[in-house]
Amino acid sequence: MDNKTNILNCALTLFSQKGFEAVSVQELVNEAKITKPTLYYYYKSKEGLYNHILEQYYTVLNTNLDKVSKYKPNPDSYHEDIYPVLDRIINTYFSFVKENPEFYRIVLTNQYMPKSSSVYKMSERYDKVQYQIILETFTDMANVHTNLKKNVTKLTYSFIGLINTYIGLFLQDEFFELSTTLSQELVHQFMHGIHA
Amino acid sequence: MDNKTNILNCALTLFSQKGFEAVSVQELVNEAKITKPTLYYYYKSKEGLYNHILEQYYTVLNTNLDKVSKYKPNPDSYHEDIYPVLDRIINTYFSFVKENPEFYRIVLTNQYMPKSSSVYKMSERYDKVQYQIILETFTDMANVHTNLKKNVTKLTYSFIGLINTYIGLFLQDEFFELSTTLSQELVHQFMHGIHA
DNA sequence: ACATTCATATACCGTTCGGTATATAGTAAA
DNA sequence: TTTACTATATACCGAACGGTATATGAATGT
Repeated sequence: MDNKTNILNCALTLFSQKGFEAVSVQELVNEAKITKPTLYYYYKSKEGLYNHILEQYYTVLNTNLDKVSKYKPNPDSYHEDIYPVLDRIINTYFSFVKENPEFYRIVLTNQYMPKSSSVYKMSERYDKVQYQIILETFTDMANVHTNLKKNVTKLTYSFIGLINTYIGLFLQDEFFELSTTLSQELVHQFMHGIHA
Repeated sequence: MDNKTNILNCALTLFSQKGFEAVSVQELVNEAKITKPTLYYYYKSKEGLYNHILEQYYTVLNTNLDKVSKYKPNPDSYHEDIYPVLDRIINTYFSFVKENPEFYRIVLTNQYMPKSSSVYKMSERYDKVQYQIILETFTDMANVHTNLKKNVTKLTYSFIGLINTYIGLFLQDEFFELSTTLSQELVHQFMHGIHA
């Protein structure tokens, strides 16, 4: 593996384990077994390196989400049109997290970071894209299922919040699994509450 | 206001706005208009100061939660026994957050910080207390409403996750309100899903 | 064979970090 | 009036910070 990729992988692990501020450039280059000028040869700064990681992984996730989030109306039944798209969205998150757990820990960490922090600002635009994608799904659904119409914003946040809650559990607890069964349970819980 | 309190208040604001690592002791003492030795006279270290903040605010929140989370069975109706306790819990969080928004931003920030980070470790024990309090509520409920019995753990995480999702919205968006109406909506959503 | 470019290292920059040794001014008890 | 304690400031510590000027060996094109 070339040094450029090697640096990126080491950085992903370190940033995920300790957070942006807590990782020093020195620590990073020690871990990657290179020297500082090599890092600065490939990336213009510590922040530039971080941005590069965000760009690379968020692009994959958001592209996948965009693909699976198209709602196809079938007004006769909730089961036949709302269920599948929500389930696909959840599974897209779950698959991505299972493949890139270190990156998604960064996502969750940044989400609640202070708005003024550099990491929040760097993540913000990608998160907004995600929000827009899912908001559009709910908006389209609400045009058919008009009882949803009054609060698509809240639905969007609730849905993303529910997903992230369980992803958070997965990332903290090695025995917790992000299965397709769980995905179905979550859709069901989201639509019908805890009387499952 | 004496210097000891003054330092604590300045620290709360700064840590909330920028995060523990990003706040330097120098910045802190400038803001509080004191000198470094004065800070170290009252608090043994930067971390000690941070711990002091956590201790002070978490104690209030957790005490309040403990008070309102006792479940009184009334097996005839969900509405008459599950609703009120969940509503009280949500309102306890909401009231606390409205009074101490800066502190709760710290709580949310730390929640997804890497497990190895010092701030995560400092918050962890208080969060566990909260989890236990609410887990006990759901466990007691499940003894009456046996259909909940299989997954009280998940219910607890879902419920806390739902609450934190909306608190997060409130903290990021000045126009979003944590009203008693919202609290009722959330209980309803939690119990019956999005077909409200 | 020579010039150029790429990829890397040594050694160092000024600044800031968290933290402290020590002095001093104010206060209150003996 | 001396003693002792509390609360504060000046001045400083070694270490680490993010970042770079510069040199050099390896590869590449001519």
